[in-house]
Amino acid sequence: MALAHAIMTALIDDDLSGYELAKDFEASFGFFWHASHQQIYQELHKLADKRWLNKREVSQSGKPNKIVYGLTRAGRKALAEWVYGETRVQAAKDELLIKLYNLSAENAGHISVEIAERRQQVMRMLYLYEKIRIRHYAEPDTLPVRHKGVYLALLAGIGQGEQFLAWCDEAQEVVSAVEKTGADTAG
Amino acid sequence: MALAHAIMTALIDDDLSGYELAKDFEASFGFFWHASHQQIYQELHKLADKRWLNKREVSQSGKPNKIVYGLTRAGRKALAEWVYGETRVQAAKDELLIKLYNLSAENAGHISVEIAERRQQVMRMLYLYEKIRIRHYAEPDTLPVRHKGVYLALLAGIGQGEQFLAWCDEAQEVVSAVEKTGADTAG
DNA sequence: AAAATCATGTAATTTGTTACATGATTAG
DNA sequence: CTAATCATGTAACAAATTACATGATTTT
Repeated sequence: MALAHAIMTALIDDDLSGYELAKDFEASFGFFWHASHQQIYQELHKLADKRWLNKREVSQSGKPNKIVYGLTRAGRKALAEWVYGETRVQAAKDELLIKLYNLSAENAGHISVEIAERRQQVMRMLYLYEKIRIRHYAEPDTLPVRHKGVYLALLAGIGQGEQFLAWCDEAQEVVSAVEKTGADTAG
Repeated sequence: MALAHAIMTALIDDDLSGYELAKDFEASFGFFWHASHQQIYQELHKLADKRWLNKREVSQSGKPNKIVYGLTRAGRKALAEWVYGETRVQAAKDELLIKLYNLSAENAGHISVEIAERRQQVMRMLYLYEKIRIRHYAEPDTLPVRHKGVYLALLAGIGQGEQFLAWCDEAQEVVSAVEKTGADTAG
């Protein structure tokens, strides 16, 4: 998909190295996009070839040098135009839900554990997002226009996460019940 | 990812052709998995080679023959074991949220239209899921074990959809406000 | 007459993942 | 001394998308 544009978007406010981008990606759009560092490095090369990004090497003390990328004017223009093009959505692929389709008295215990694990993962993510929200978006009305958009994306992540937690609780009840009755009937 | 296991899961209760599978996929796990017909046909060939699926040709009147696939005993066993393996999640990739990161007074009008379109898409999906829920899952307590799992997956889809609608309304308010003030300030 | 639905496929290309590679520094 | 973090990359492979191909039937 449009990894190129996701990368450029991450570079609107700050110039970043590939390594920094790879981490930022997880932290800031992790819940609706993921990209590995290998992918990011390759995309950065392509974008630099296209002159949508420029690069400069930055020496650091006690750390290896890094190559920092920034948007060029052409890059900003391309990004601004991209907003008007068609929007693609790739649905998440979640094996846990496929597993639920295979629920049985035998595997209910295992599935219950998996739901609990996922609940925790989502809790950790929510905790982070809430911290960001409180620190940077306490007064959304006063934000500059672009940051209002970022704020809305954050709200989408928080809403999704909270909804998922509620679902986990409901699922856990049903699966636990199966687990218990299964212990009686199964062998 | 585990498209193979998603396909096998879709074949637990009914034997289906590639064409039917491609449609069922969208209808039943559409919100957490997508696969094109090309992908499905190729995967079906692989699964038949592995002897996890068997195939038989079915003649139809007034329609081309179809090749119907069913789970073999080996296939069912492989699927049952797969449940205990590690679970992968691939986060959704949503360009609309990337676009929101690029919100400006200029593009607010366009983004508002896109949010409205998406809201409608989700509404249509929810309408379908609610219909399925009422028809087949009115009394979840009385369902056979496996169907309780399917029901939970359905609830996940409905919950996610409803949360998304609420988000759309909030987003629409913010974006509309930007649009209006933008008309004043922009030239 | 055109478009949509039914039905299955191949080929080329793009994307994404896994494995491998290097090398310095810092924390436990 | 081991693991983790910082930093960037290549190569091989797997997965997914796009484009192309065929052909009958049904609906508009």
